Amino acid sequence: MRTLYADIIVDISHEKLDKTFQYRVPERLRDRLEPGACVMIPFGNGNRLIKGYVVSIGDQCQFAPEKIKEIAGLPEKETGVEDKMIALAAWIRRNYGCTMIQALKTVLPAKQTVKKLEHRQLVRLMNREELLSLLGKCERKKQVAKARLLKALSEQETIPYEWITGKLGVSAATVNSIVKVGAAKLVSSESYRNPVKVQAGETTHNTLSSEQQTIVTEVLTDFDAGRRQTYLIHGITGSGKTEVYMQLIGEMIKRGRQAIVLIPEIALTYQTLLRFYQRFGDRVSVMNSTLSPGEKYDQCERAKAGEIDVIIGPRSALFTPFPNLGLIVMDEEQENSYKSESTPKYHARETAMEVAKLYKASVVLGSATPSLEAYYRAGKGEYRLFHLTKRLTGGELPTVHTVDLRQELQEGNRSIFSRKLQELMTDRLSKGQQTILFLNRRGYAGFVSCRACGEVMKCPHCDVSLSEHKGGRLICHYCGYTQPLPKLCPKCGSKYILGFKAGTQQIEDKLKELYPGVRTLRMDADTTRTKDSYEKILSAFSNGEADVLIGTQMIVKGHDFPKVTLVGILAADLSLNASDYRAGERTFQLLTQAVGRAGRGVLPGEAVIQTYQPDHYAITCAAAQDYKSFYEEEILYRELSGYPPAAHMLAVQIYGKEEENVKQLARRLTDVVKSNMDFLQILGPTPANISKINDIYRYVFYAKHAEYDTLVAVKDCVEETLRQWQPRQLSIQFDFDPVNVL
DNA sequence: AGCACGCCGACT
DNA sequence: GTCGGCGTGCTC
Repeated sequence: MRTLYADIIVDISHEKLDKTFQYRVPERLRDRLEPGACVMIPFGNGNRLIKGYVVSIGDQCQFAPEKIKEIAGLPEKETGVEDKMIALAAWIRRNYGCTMIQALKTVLPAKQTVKKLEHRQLVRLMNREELLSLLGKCERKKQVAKARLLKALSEQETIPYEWITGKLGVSAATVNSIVKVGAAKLVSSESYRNPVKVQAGETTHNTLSSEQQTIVTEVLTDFDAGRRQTYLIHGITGSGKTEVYMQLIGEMIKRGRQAIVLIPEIALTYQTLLRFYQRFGDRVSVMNSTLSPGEKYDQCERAKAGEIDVIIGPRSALFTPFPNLGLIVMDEEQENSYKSESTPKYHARETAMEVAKLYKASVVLGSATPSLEAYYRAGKGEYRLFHLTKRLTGGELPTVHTVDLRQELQEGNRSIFSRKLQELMTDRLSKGQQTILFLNRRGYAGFVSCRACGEVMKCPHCDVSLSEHKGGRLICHYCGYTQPLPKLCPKCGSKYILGFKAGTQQIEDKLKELYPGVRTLRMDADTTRTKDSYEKILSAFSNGEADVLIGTQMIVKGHDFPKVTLVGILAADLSLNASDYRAGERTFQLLTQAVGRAGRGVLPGEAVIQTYQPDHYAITCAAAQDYKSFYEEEILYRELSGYPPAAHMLAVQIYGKEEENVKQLARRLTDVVKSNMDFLQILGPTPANISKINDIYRYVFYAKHAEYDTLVAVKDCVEETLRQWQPRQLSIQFDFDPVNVL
């Protein structure tokens, strides 16, 4: 039997140790170790025993064999938050495909050097006289470093650790000797940086409707009886899902448990958070992308120390190390942002269920337009389904007009606004009411092509269309490449080279042509570059500083605009034609949400959907605000074609600089998988949809199967094959049940 | 992070 | 010479 070696990551919070160390696996542990296992290892010159985590196991020894030590054993007790997180990392590695290190890094808070330095302080223990006499002694002994430190200590009682190593230029060794003498002590500061400064507000307990109360009672009854489940709340916008969440969270706190609230990043607005602050005061904390790594670390420390009961944040908030988690709430469960875009490409919904399993907690999913996945599982009894059917505000659903654009053109209207939309906009402007114009897809905007030969201007690095911007420049939205707009077509020399006017900018221009003096606001990825510009635009519109808001996807989420009585959806089917099995679902969700923006106040609303495919079920169902019918049509299509959630799908992406090598490896891997598992349906390999980004070539192949675990086996097979081949300059990514096809 | 090693000034 | 503080670098 060959000796086994384990790569182990050392459990010390320091960047310099952010790598693996190899240890020999003793005979008695041979069968008991797997990636994610916690072990005790002798470390450093003193061979002191420290905790480490197994990252991978193999029979190759990559280090001088005589220097390799043996794993000492398993740790005494295996409890505590940390072990749960490690177990979670191992689960993520297995189910989504990545290295153990990548998994650990997603799960554990960013261990930043900054954190300890800023928190740890040296506190004086002696009085001034004693200190000065000690200082004198040191000066006489020419112990300069010590003297420097003592002098600083005599001037101020506490010194932040970063000052000591930075400004004062004193090493850790010296600090220790001072501590040893008893002149000072090291303390970890208790004051955490708290990103929110809100005092506990009055506890406003809204009375729940009977629909809401039923959900709360049922979930709690299950919980108290020891039954843990996943619940899906299908509630139309404005039906009071948030109130249900808050009630449940409040009850969890009463039971000594904590709660995680997941919210899509884009909906993480002050408006939303305020409700939580008002209810739970400073027992709530926020995690978001604008927090510094240090602040994120603090949130974790506070959670561990039991100083907070609720955390609100995007998918990464799932990894908050609460001591006794009881509930995970996932609002807007259908949102794509719950799927991670970088390796490991985990989905927060499934991961939440795994976290809940580890903690024996409950999961509550909420949505106005549930994902096919969630509704499908609810149908199979895996989730318990609840409905909220009544709008609490009493507002009525908007009247929807569907306009067939083909017919508009036939009847001589070449404008991007249909006659119906123009008629209604004129009416709203005259009444001083607000309108939202929603452009379905940003990627479509402003590409430039030659009218003579059809040549499309593309980015030389990324293989995507370049977009035309103000000032006559073309820009690539993927890599930022920019070039001037050519006067003549580079292929045929024709001068008829023109852009298709379909961006928000163009709509704004056209609108101002049609209604001179109209006040507009534009909101898309370009106008919301800076952090608070998003909020600024929304609040400006809210305050009535504009008549029309023009925007992409991002305007349809969150935010209520009571004065909006008209929503115009231009080219509803742009997203319907994306080469992606989720196109129908995405279109339905966007349209439903967009339509729902109208008539949120006292005034009734109207919506106009402009489309080339007025008969498509995604459009007709959205117009009728009928989720059930849409689901039944869509799930039929998924079942027939074997797409998730009816089956599962794995995308294997192969990256590299040399196109030929990438292609070769993709082919060979596909063949290996095919020959090992001939019952699988394999698609590809093909160049990825955007086959080249930043001069990196990408190929992809897909595997489809009814059982998720079969795809995990495919992943393992690919990983094993790669281990044998060890291809150079090439990398692989796995994407289970991909959200966007690359 | 913690520990040893080696450098450099002071002193039995 | 050697003792001891102090910075540097390594840890499988």
